Amino acid sequence: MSAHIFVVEDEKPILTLLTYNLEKEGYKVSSSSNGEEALSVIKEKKPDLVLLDWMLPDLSGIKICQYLKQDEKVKNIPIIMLTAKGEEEDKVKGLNTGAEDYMTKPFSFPELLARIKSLLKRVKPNIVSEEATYLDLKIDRESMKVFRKEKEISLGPKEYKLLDFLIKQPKRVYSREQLLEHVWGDDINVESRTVDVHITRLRQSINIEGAKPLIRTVRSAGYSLEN
Amino acid sequence: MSAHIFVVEDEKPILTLLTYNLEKEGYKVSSSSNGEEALSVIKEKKPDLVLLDWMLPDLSGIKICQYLKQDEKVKNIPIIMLTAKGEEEDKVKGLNTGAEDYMTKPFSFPELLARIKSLLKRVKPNIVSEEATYLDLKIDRESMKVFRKEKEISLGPKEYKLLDFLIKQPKRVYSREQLLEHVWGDDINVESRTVDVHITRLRQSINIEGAKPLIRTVRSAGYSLEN
DNA sequence: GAGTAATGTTACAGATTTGTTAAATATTTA
DNA sequence: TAAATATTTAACAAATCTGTAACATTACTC
Repeated sequence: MSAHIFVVEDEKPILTLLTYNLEKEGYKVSSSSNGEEALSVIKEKKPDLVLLDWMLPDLSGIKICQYLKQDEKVKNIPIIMLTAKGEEEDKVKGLNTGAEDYMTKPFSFPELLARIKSLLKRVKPNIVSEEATYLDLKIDRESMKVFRKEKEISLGPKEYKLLDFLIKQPKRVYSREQLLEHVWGDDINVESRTVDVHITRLRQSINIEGAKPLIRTVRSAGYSLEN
Repeated sequence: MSAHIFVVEDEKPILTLLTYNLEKEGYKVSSSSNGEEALSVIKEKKPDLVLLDWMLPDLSGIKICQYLKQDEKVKNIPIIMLTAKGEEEDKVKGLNTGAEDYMTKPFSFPELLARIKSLLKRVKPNIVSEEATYLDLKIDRESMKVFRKEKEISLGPKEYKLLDFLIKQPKRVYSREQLLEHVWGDDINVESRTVDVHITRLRQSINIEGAKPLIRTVRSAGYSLEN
Protein backbone atom coordinates (compact mmCIF):
# COMPACT_ATOMS: atom_id res chain seq x y z
CA MET A 1 0.00 0.00 0.00
CA SER A 2 1.81 3.08 -1.16
CA ALA A 3 0.97 6.32 0.53
CA HIS A 4 -0.18 9.39 -1.29
CA ILE A 5 1.80 12.54 -0.56
CA PHE A 6 0.60 15.97 -1.53
CA VAL A 7 3.23 18.67 -1.97
CA VAL A 8 2.37 22.35 -1.79
CA GLU A 9 5.39 24.23 -3.07
CA ASP A 10 5.89 27.07 -5.50
CA GLU A 11 9.64 26.82 -5.94
CA LYS A 12 9.94 24.70 -9.03
CA PRO A 13 13.40 23.18 -8.42
CA ILE A 14 12.43 22.04 -4.96
CA LEU A 15 9.13 20.65 -6.14
CA THR A 16 10.81 18.75 -8.93
CA LEU A 17 13.42 17.32 -6.64
CA LEU A 18 10.89 16.30 -4.03
CA THR A 19 8.60 14.68 -6.54
CA TYR A 20 11.43 12.81 -8.16
CA ASN A 21 12.81 11.49 -4.91
CA LEU A 22 9.48 10.61 -3.35
CA GLU A 23 8.31 8.76 -6.42
CA LYS A 24 11.57 6.88 -6.47
CA GLU A 25 10.68 5.72 -2.96
CA GLY A 26 7.39 4.39 -4.20
CA TYR A 27 5.08 7.15 -3.02
CA LYS A 28 2.31 8.53 -5.11
CA VAL A 29 2.94 12.26 -5.41
CA SER A 30 0.68 15.08 -6.47
CA SER A 31 1.19 18.76 -6.00
CA SER A 32 0.07 22.31 -6.35
CA SER A 33 1.85 25.62 -6.17
CA ASN A 34 -1.33 27.50 -5.50
CA GLY A 35 -2.64 27.70 -1.97
CA GLU A 36 -6.37 27.96 -2.65
CA GLU A 37 -6.21 25.14 -5.10
CA ALA A 38 -4.17 23.00 -2.75
CA LEU A 39 -6.73 23.45 -0.01
CA SER A 40 -9.60 22.21 -2.09
CA VAL A 41 -7.69 19.35 -3.64
CA ILE A 42 -6.50 18.14 -0.25
CA LYS A 43 -10.04 18.14 1.07
CA GLU A 44 -11.22 16.24 -1.95
CA LYS A 45 -8.41 13.75 -2.43
CA LYS A 46 -7.46 13.20 1.20
CA PRO A 47 -3.78 12.39 0.75
CA ASP A 48 -1.98 10.49 3.48
CA LEU A 49 0.47 13.30 4.13
CA VAL A 50 1.04 16.92 3.14
CA LEU A 51 4.34 18.71 2.60
CA LEU A 52 3.59 22.36 2.92
CA ASP A 53 5.77 25.31 2.01
CA TRP A 54 5.66 28.23 4.39
CA MET A 55 5.57 30.97 1.79
CA LEU A 56 3.18 30.73 -1.08
CA PRO A 57 2.21 33.44 -3.53
CA ASP A 58 -1.47 33.61 -2.67
CA LEU A 59 -2.09 31.98 0.69
CA SER A 60 0.51 31.40 3.36
CA GLY A 61 1.35 27.87 4.36
CA ILE A 62 0.50 28.57 7.93
CA LYS A 63 -3.00 29.66 6.97
CA ILE A 64 -3.48 26.49 5.00
CA CYS A 65 -2.27 24.50 7.95
CA GLN A 66 -4.77 26.27 10.17
CA TYR A 67 -7.66 25.63 7.82
CA LEU A 68 -6.81 21.97 7.46
CA LYS A 69 -6.42 21.42 11.16
CA GLN A 70 -9.82 22.94 11.81
CA ASP A 71 -11.60 20.66 9.38
CA GLU A 72 -12.82 17.45 10.98
CA LYS A 73 -12.48 15.53 7.79
CA VAL A 74 -8.83 16.23 7.13
CA LYS A 75 -7.42 17.19 10.49
CA ASN A 76 -5.85 13.78 10.83
CA ILE A 77 -3.71 14.17 7.76
CA PRO A 78 -0.20 14.88 8.98
CA ILE A 79 1.49 18.03 7.78
CA ILE A 80 5.18 18.73 7.47
CA MET A 81 5.91 22.41 7.05
CA LEU A 82 8.84 23.46 4.91
CA THR A 83 10.47 26.79 5.46
CA ALA A 84 13.53 28.65 4.42
CA LYS A 85 16.03 28.43 7.20
CA GLY A 86 15.97 31.17 9.67
CA GLU A 87 13.30 32.57 11.85
CA GLU A 88 12.86 30.79 15.11
CA GLU A 89 9.53 32.49 15.56
CA ASP A 90 8.12 30.88 12.48
CA LYS A 91 9.09 27.43 13.68
CA VAL A 92 7.24 27.80 16.91
CA LYS A 93 4.28 29.34 15.18
CA GLY A 94 4.18 26.51 12.68
CA LEU A 95 4.22 23.81 15.31
CA ASN A 96 1.64 25.57 17.41
CA THR A 97 -0.72 25.71 14.49
CA GLY A 98 -0.79 21.95 14.55
CA ALA A 99 1.77 20.92 11.97
CA GLU A 100 3.13 17.55 12.92
CA ASP A 101 6.68 18.33 11.88
CA TYR A 102 8.82 21.08 10.58
CA MET A 103 11.83 21.17 8.33
CA THR A 104 14.02 24.01 7.25
CA LYS A 105 15.35 24.32 3.74
CA PRO A 106 17.74 23.12 2.61
CA PHE A 107 17.04 19.78 4.19
CA SER A 108 18.52 16.37 3.76
CA PHE A 109 16.23 14.09 1.85
CA PRO A 110 16.99 11.01 3.92
CA GLU A 111 15.95 12.91 6.99
CA LEU A 112 12.76 14.08 5.37
CA LEU A 113 12.08 10.53 4.31
CA ALA A 114 12.63 9.26 7.82
CA ARG A 115 10.20 11.80 9.19
CA ILE A 116 7.62 10.97 6.56
CA LYS A 117 7.83 7.31 7.39
CA SER A 118 7.58 7.97 11.08
CA LEU A 119 4.54 10.16 10.61
CA LEU A 120 2.79 7.75 8.30
CA LYS A 121 3.31 4.99 10.76
CA ARG A 122 1.84 7.05 13.55
CA VAL A 123 -1.17 8.04 11.53
CA LYS A 124 -1.83 4.72 9.89
CA PRO A 125 -4.80 3.85 12.09
CA ASN A 126 -6.68 6.79 10.67
CA ILE A 127 -6.42 5.56 7.14
CA VAL A 128 -9.37 3.26 6.72
CA SER A 129 -9.85 0.99 3.78
CA GLU A 130 -13.14 -0.51 2.70
CA GLU A 131 -12.00 -3.93 3.66
CA ALA A 132 -9.73 -5.25 6.33
CA THR A 133 -8.60 -8.75 7.03
CA TYR A 134 -6.60 -10.49 9.68
CA LEU A 135 -5.89 -14.12 8.99
CA ASP A 136 -9.22 -15.74 8.26
CA LEU A 137 -11.18 -12.85 9.65
CA LYS A 138 -12.60 -10.29 7.27
CA ILE A 139 -14.56 -7.13 7.78
CA ASP A 140 -16.32 -5.37 4.95
CA ARG A 141 -17.01 -1.83 6.02
CA GLU A 142 -19.26 -1.07 3.10
CA SER A 143 -21.84 -3.67 3.95
CA MET A 144 -20.80 -3.78 7.59
CA LYS A 145 -20.46 -7.53 7.41
CA VAL A 146 -17.94 -9.71 9.17
CA PHE A 147 -16.69 -13.07 8.03
CA ARG A 148 -14.67 -15.78 9.65
CA LYS A 149 -13.47 -18.46 7.30
CA GLU A 150 -15.88 -17.24 4.64
CA LYS A 151 -18.77 -17.69 7.02
CA GLU A 152 -20.72 -14.60 7.89
CA ILE A 153 -20.85 -13.66 11.51
CA SER A 154 -23.37 -11.39 13.07
CA LEU A 155 -22.17 -8.88 15.62
CA GLY A 156 -23.94 -6.33 17.74
CA PRO A 157 -23.12 -2.69 16.94
CA LYS A 158 -20.65 -2.25 19.75
CA GLU A 159 -18.91 -5.51 19.02
CA TYR A 160 -18.67 -4.50 15.39
CA LYS A 161 -17.14 -1.17 16.28
CA LEU A 162 -14.74 -2.82 18.64
CA LEU A 163 -13.55 -5.25 16.02
CA ASP A 164 -13.45 -2.51 13.42
CA PHE A 165 -11.05 -0.63 15.67
CA LEU A 166 -8.93 -3.55 16.73
CA ILE A 167 -8.39 -4.77 13.19
CA LYS A 168 -6.84 -1.46 12.14
CA GLN A 169 -3.71 -2.52 13.93
CA PRO A 170 -3.76 -6.20 14.64
CA LYS A 171 -1.42 -7.31 17.40
CA ARG A 172 -1.29 -3.87 18.90
CA VAL A 173 -2.29 -3.89 22.53
CA TYR A 174 -4.88 -1.34 23.58
CA SER A 175 -5.69 -0.44 27.15
CA ARG A 176 -9.29 -0.42 28.27
CA GLU A 177 -9.11 3.35 28.41
CA GLN A 178 -7.92 3.57 24.82
CA LEU A 179 -10.70 1.30 23.70
CA LEU A 180 -13.28 3.33 25.55
CA GLU A 181 -11.94 6.48 24.00
CA HIS A 182 -11.90 5.18 20.46
CA VAL A 183 -14.82 2.79 20.39
CA TRP A 184 -17.22 4.40 22.81
CA GLY A 185 -15.99 7.89 22.13
CA ASP A 186 -18.37 10.49 23.34
CA ASP A 187 -19.72 9.28 26.65
CA ILE A 188 -16.83 7.94 28.61
CA ASN A 189 -18.92 7.65 31.72
CA VAL A 190 -18.63 3.95 31.31
CA GLU A 191 -16.79 1.60 33.64
CA SER A 192 -13.58 0.32 32.16
CA ARG A 193 -14.59 -3.22 33.11
CA THR A 194 -17.42 -2.93 30.64
CA VAL A 195 -14.80 -3.37 27.98
CA ASP A 196 -14.16 -6.85 29.32
CA VAL A 197 -17.76 -7.80 28.85
CA HIS A 198 -17.80 -6.65 25.27
CA ILE A 199 -14.54 -8.40 24.60
CA THR A 200 -16.11 -11.56 25.91
CA ARG A 201 -19.11 -11.09 23.67
CA LEU A 202 -16.91 -10.38 20.67
CA ARG A 203 -14.92 -13.51 21.43
CA GLN A 204 -18.01 -15.61 21.64
CA SER A 205 -18.98 -14.43 18.20
CA ILE A 206 -15.76 -14.59 16.24
CA ASN A 207 -14.17 -17.59 17.84
CA ILE A 208 -16.01 -20.20 15.89
CA GLU A 209 -15.31 -23.89 16.07
CA GLY A 210 -12.24 -25.07 14.23
CA ALA A 211 -10.55 -21.68 14.18
CA LYS A 212 -7.98 -20.22 16.50
CA PRO A 213 -9.12 -17.87 19.26
CA LEU A 214 -8.47 -14.35 18.02
CA ILE A 215 -8.29 -12.01 20.95
CA ARG A 216 -5.33 -11.81 23.26
CA THR A 217 -5.57 -10.58 26.80
CA VAL A 218 -2.50 -8.83 28.11
CA ARG A 219 -2.79 -8.83 31.84
CA SER A 220 -2.78 -5.41 33.44
CA ALA A 221 -2.47 -3.85 30.01
CA GLY A 222 -5.40 -4.56 27.72
CA TYR A 223 -6.38 -6.51 24.63
CA SER A 224 -5.24 -7.04 21.07
CA LEU A 225 -6.54 -8.76 17.98
CA GLU A 226 -4.22 -11.69 17.59
CA ASN A 227 -4.05 -15.38 18.09
CA MET B 1 11.74 15.07 32.68
CA SER B 2 14.80 17.02 31.69
CA ALA B 3 16.52 16.32 28.45
CA HIS B 4 20.01 14.98 28.18
CA ILE B 5 22.37 17.01 26.01
CA PHE B 6 25.70 15.71 24.85
CA VAL B 7 28.37 18.27 23.95
CA VAL B 8 31.32 17.42 21.73
CA GLU B 9 33.75 20.28 22.01
CA ASP B 10 37.49 20.53 22.55
CA GLU B 11 37.75 24.21 23.31
CA LYS B 12 37.69 24.24 27.07
CA PRO B 13 36.31 27.75 27.64
CA ILE B 14 33.40 27.13 25.32
CA LEU B 15 32.68 23.74 26.82
CA THR B 16 32.71 25.15 30.32
CA LEU B 17 30.41 27.98 29.40
CA LEU B 18 27.98 25.71 27.58
CA THR B 19 27.86 23.19 30.37
CA TYR B 20 27.33 25.84 32.98
CA ASN B 21 24.53 27.54 31.10
CA LEU B 22 22.77 24.40 30.01
CA GLU B 23 22.82 22.93 33.48
CA LYS B 24 21.45 26.19 34.80
CA GLU B 25 18.52 25.66 32.44
CA GLY B 26 17.91 22.26 33.96
CA TYR B 27 19.41 20.08 31.27
CA LYS B 28 21.53 17.08 32.04
CA VAL B 29 24.84 17.64 30.30
CA SER B 30 27.66 15.29 29.48
CA SER B 31 30.52 15.84 27.12
CA SER B 32 33.64 14.67 25.40
CA SER B 33 36.39 16.47 23.58
CA ASN B 34 37.45 13.37 21.74
CA GLY B 35 35.60 12.44 18.59
CA GLU B 36 36.02 8.68 18.69
CA GLU B 37 34.98 8.57 22.28
CA ALA B 38 32.02 10.84 21.68
CA LEU B 39 30.78 8.59 18.92
CA SER B 40 30.71 5.52 21.09
CA VAL B 41 29.26 7.26 24.10
CA ILE B 42 26.47 8.79 22.03
CA LYS B 43 25.55 5.42 20.61
CA GLU B 44 25.51 3.93 24.04
CA LYS B 45 23.83 6.67 26.03
CA LYS B 46 21.46 8.00 23.39
CA PRO B 47 21.20 11.61 24.53
CA ASP B 48 18.23 13.68 23.42
CA LEU B 49 20.37 16.16 21.54
CA VAL B 50 23.98 16.61 20.45
CA LEU B 51 25.96 19.83 20.19
CA LEU B 52 28.81 19.09 17.88
CA ASP B 53 31.88 21.15 17.18
CA TRP B 54 32.99 21.27 13.59
CA MET B 55 36.71 20.93 14.24
CA LEU B 56 37.97 18.30 16.58
CA PRO B 57 41.54 17.12 17.05
CA ASP B 58 41.02 13.54 15.96
CA LEU B 59 37.80 13.23 14.02
CA SER B 60 35.96 16.06 12.30
CA GLY B 61 32.52 16.98 13.51
CA ILE B 62 31.08 16.46 10.10
CA LYS B 63 32.36 12.91 10.00
CA ILE B 64 30.78 12.23 13.35
CA CYS B 65 27.56 13.69 12.11
CA GLN B 66 27.69 11.44 9.08
CA TYR B 67 28.29 8.36 11.16
CA LEU B 68 25.47 9.17 13.52
CA LYS B 69 22.99 9.88 10.76
CA GLN B 70 23.76 6.59 9.10
CA ASP B 71 23.07 4.60 12.22
CA GLU B 72 19.44 3.54 12.51
CA LYS B 73 19.57 3.60 16.24
CA VAL B 74 20.72 7.17 16.73
CA LYS B 75 19.81 8.92 13.49
CA ASN B 76 16.81 10.52 15.16
CA ILE B 77 18.88 12.32 17.73
CA PRO B 78 19.00 15.94 16.61
CA ILE B 79 22.41 17.49 16.06
CA ILE B 80 23.37 21.11 16.19
CA MET B 81 26.73 21.79 14.59
CA LEU B 82 28.95 24.48 16.03
CA THR B 83 31.58 26.08 13.88
CA ALA B 84 34.00 28.95 13.97
CA LYS B 85 33.82 29.50 10.26
CA GLY B 86 31.00 31.45 8.82
CA GLU B 87 31.37 30.03 5.36
CA GLU B 88 28.24 29.12 3.56
CA GLU B 89 29.88 26.01 2.15
CA ASP B 90 30.39 24.49 5.53
CA LYS B 91 26.84 25.23 6.54
CA VAL B 92 25.42 23.51 3.55
CA LYS B 93 27.76 20.63 3.98
CA GLY B 94 26.78 20.33 7.60
CA LEU B 95 23.09 20.44 6.91
CA ASN B 96 23.34 18.06 4.01
CA THR B 97 25.05 15.62 6.23
CA GLY B 98 21.89 15.57 8.26
CA ALA B 99 22.54 18.03 11.05
CA GLU B 100 19.28 19.58 12.14
CA ASP B 101 20.72 22.98 12.84
CA TYR B 102 23.88 24.99 12.59
CA MET B 103 25.44 27.83 14.59
CA THR B 104 28.59 29.83 14.11
CA LYS B 105 30.83 30.82 16.97
CA PRO B 106 30.70 33.13 18.76
CA PHE B 107 26.99 32.61 19.25
CA SER B 108 24.48 34.09 21.62
CA PHE B 109 23.43 31.66 24.26
CA PRO B 110 19.77 32.69 24.26
CA GLU B 111 19.61 31.95 20.59
CA LEU B 112 21.22 28.57 21.04
CA LEU B 113 18.77 27.83 23.80
CA ALA B 114 15.84 28.72 21.58
CA ARG B 115 17.10 26.39 18.91
CA ILE B 116 17.61 23.60 21.38
CA LYS B 117 14.11 23.95 22.75
CA SER B 118 12.60 24.02 19.34
CA LEU B 119 14.50 20.96 18.24
CA LEU B 120 13.68 19.00 21.34
CA LYS B 121 10.03 19.81 21.01
CA ARG B 122 10.04 18.80 17.41
CA VAL B 123 11.98 15.61 17.67
CA LYS B 124 11.05 14.23 21.05
CA PRO B 125 7.83 12.55 19.97
CA ASN B 126 9.62 10.80 17.15
CA ILE B 127 12.25 9.12 19.19
CA VAL B 128 10.02 6.98 21.33
CA SER B 129 10.68 3.86 19.40
CA GLU B 130 8.21 1.02 19.41
CA GLU B 131 10.98 -1.48 19.42
CA ALA B 132 14.11 -1.93 21.43
CA THR B 133 16.79 -4.55 21.17
CA TYR B 134 19.83 -5.50 23.09
CA LEU B 135 21.89 -8.25 21.55
CA ASP B 136 19.52 -11.13 20.94
CA LEU B 137 16.84 -9.68 23.18
CA LYS B 138 13.98 -7.78 21.60
CA ILE B 139 11.00 -5.99 23.04
CA ASP B 140 8.10 -4.88 20.90
CA ARG B 141 6.14 -2.25 22.76
CA GLU B 142 3.28 -2.25 20.32
CA SER B 143 2.31 -5.84 20.92
CA MET B 144 4.00 -5.87 24.30
CA LYS B 145 5.94 -8.96 23.39
CA VAL B 146 9.45 -9.97 24.30
CA PHE B 147 11.73 -12.19 22.28
CA ARG B 148 15.01 -13.86 22.99
CA LYS B 149 16.71 -15.31 19.97
CA GLU B 150 13.48 -14.99 18.00
CA LYS B 151 11.64 -17.05 20.58
CA GLU B 152 8.78 -15.37 22.34
CA ILE B 153 9.07 -15.07 26.07
CA SER B 154 6.19 -14.44 28.39
CA LEU B 155 6.69 -12.02 31.24
CA GLY B 156 4.48 -10.85 34.05
CA PRO B 157 3.51 -7.18 34.00
CA LYS B 158 6.13 -6.06 36.46
CA GLU B 159 8.89 -8.03 34.81
CA TYR B 160 7.88 -6.54 31.49
CA LYS B 161 8.00 -3.04 32.88
CA LEU B 162 11.33 -3.71 34.48
CA LEU B 163 12.84 -4.95 31.26
CA ASP B 164 11.23 -2.14 29.31
CA PHE B 165 13.01 0.29 31.58
CA LEU B 166 16.36 -1.45 31.71
CA ILE B 167 16.60 -1.82 27.94
CA LYS B 168 16.31 1.93 27.43
CA GLN B 169 19.89 2.19 28.55
CA PRO B 170 21.59 -1.16 28.44
CA LYS B 171 24.70 -1.47 30.58
CA ARG B 172 23.66 1.40 32.76
CA VAL B 173 23.56 0.38 36.39
CA TYR B 174 20.46 1.33 38.35
CA SER B 175 20.18 1.26 42.10
CA ARG B 176 17.24 -0.52 43.68
CA GLU B 177 15.85 2.87 44.62
CA GLN B 178 16.03 4.10 41.05
CA LEU B 179 14.29 0.99 39.80
CA LEU B 180 11.57 1.36 42.39
CA GLU B 181 11.08 4.95 41.40
CA HIS B 182 10.90 4.31 37.68
CA VAL B 183 9.30 0.92 37.45
CA TRP B 184 7.02 0.91 40.48
CA GLY B 185 6.49 4.63 40.43
CA ASP B 186 3.58 5.71 42.52
CA ASP B 187 3.50 3.39 45.48
CA ILE B 188 7.05 3.23 46.73
CA ASN B 189 5.97 1.59 49.96
CA VAL B 190 7.78 -1.45 48.77
CA GLU B 191 10.89 -2.98 50.29
CA SER B 192 13.96 -2.45 48.16
CA ARG B 193 14.69 -6.17 48.48
CA THR B 194 11.60 -6.79 46.43
CA VAL B 195 13.55 -5.58 43.44
CA ASP B 196 15.88 -8.53 43.87
CA VAL B 197 13.00 -10.92 43.64
CA HIS B 198 11.72 -9.40 40.45
CA ILE B 199 15.20 -9.36 38.99
CA THR B 200 15.42 -13.05 39.74
CA ARG B 201 12.09 -13.67 38.07
CA LEU B 202 13.11 -11.63 35.05
CA ARG B 203 16.35 -13.58 34.84
CA GLN B 204 14.55 -16.88 34.99
CA SER B 205 12.44 -15.81 32.06
CA ILE B 206 14.93 -14.19 29.70
CA ASN B 207 17.94 -16.35 30.38
CA ILE B 208 17.00 -19.19 28.16
CA GLU B 209 19.21 -22.16 27.42
CA GLY B 210 22.02 -21.52 25.01
CA ALA B 211 22.07 -17.77 25.49
CA LYS B 212 24.24 -15.64 27.72
CA PRO B 213 22.82 -14.48 31.04
CA LEU B 214 21.65 -10.92 30.54
CA ILE B 215 21.41 -9.19 33.87
CA ARG B 216 24.42 -8.04 35.77
CA THR B 217 24.45 -7.58 39.51
CA VAL B 218 26.70 -4.83 40.73
CA ARG B 219 27.32 -5.57 44.34
CA SER B 220 26.12 -2.89 46.70
CA ALA B 221 25.08 -0.76 43.73
CA GLY B 222 22.29 -2.33 41.72
CA TYR B 223 21.58 -4.03 38.42
CA SER B 224 22.02 -3.48 34.71
CA LEU B 225 20.94 -5.13 31.50
CA GLU B 226 24.22 -6.52 30.24
CA ASN B 227 26.06 -9.76 29.94
C1' DG C 1 -46.83 0.02 23.14
C1' DA C 2 -45.37 -4.76 23.45
C1' DG C 3 -41.67 -7.37 22.30
C1' DT C 4 -36.87 -7.76 21.14
C1' DA C 5 -32.15 -6.47 21.12
C1' DA C 6 -28.30 -4.13 23.01
C1' DT C 7 -25.86 -2.16 26.70
C1' DG C 8 -23.80 -1.40 31.18
C1' DT C 9 -23.23 -2.95 35.92
C1' DT C 10 -22.32 -6.06 39.41
C1' DA C 11 -20.86 -10.13 41.76
C1' DC C 12 -18.15 -13.88 42.29
C1' DA C 13 -15.09 -17.71 41.02
C1' DG C 14 -10.79 -18.65 39.35
C1' DA C 15 -6.25 -17.38 37.74
C1' DT C 16 -2.19 -14.79 38.00
C1' DT C 17 0.86 -11.64 40.07
C1' DT C 18 3.05 -9.47 43.88
C1' DG C 19 5.51 -8.53 48.19
C1' DT C 20 7.50 -10.55 52.15
C1' DT C 21 10.06 -13.59 54.66
C1' DA C 22 13.58 -16.71 55.69
C1' DA C 23 17.03 -19.82 54.57
C1' DA C 24 20.75 -20.81 51.40
C1' DT C 25 24.66 -18.93 48.64
C1' DA C 26 28.03 -15.94 47.40
C1' DT C 27 31.38 -12.27 48.06
C1' DT C 28 34.17 -9.15 50.63
C1' DT C 29 36.71 -7.77 54.67
C1' DA C 30 39.45 -8.15 58.65
C1' DT D 1 39.66 -18.57 57.68
C1' DA D 2 35.91 -16.58 60.14
C1' DA D 3 32.89 -12.91 60.37
C1' DA D 4 30.35 -9.57 58.11
C1' DT D 5 27.82 -8.15 54.28
C1' DA D 6 25.13 -8.80 50.20
C1' DT D 7 22.45 -11.49 46.91
C1' DT D 8 19.59 -15.42 45.22
C1' DT D 9 15.69 -18.07 45.49
C1' DA D 10 11.81 -20.90 47.18
C1' DA D 11 7.58 -20.69 49.50
C1' DC D 12 3.42 -18.68 50.72
C1' DA D 13 -0.22 -15.49 51.77
C1' DA D 14 -2.25 -11.34 50.18
C1' DA D 15 -3.55 -8.53 46.56
C1' DT D 16 -4.91 -7.84 41.98
C1' DC D 17 -6.86 -8.93 37.66
C1' DT D 18 -9.89 -11.37 34.38
C1' DG D 19 -13.96 -14.07 32.53
C1' DT D 20 -18.54 -14.62 32.60
C1' DA D 21 -23.28 -15.20 34.20
C1' DA D 22 -27.10 -12.73 35.72
C1' DC D 23 -29.73 -8.81 35.90
C1' DA D 24 -31.48 -4.05 35.25
C1' DT D 25 -31.88 -0.48 32.10
C1' DT D 26 -32.17 1.64 27.82
C1' DA D 27 -32.89 1.72 22.81
C1' DC D 28 -35.07 -0.17 18.80
C1' DT D 29 -38.57 -2.40 15.85
C1' DC D 30 -42.81 -3.48 14.14
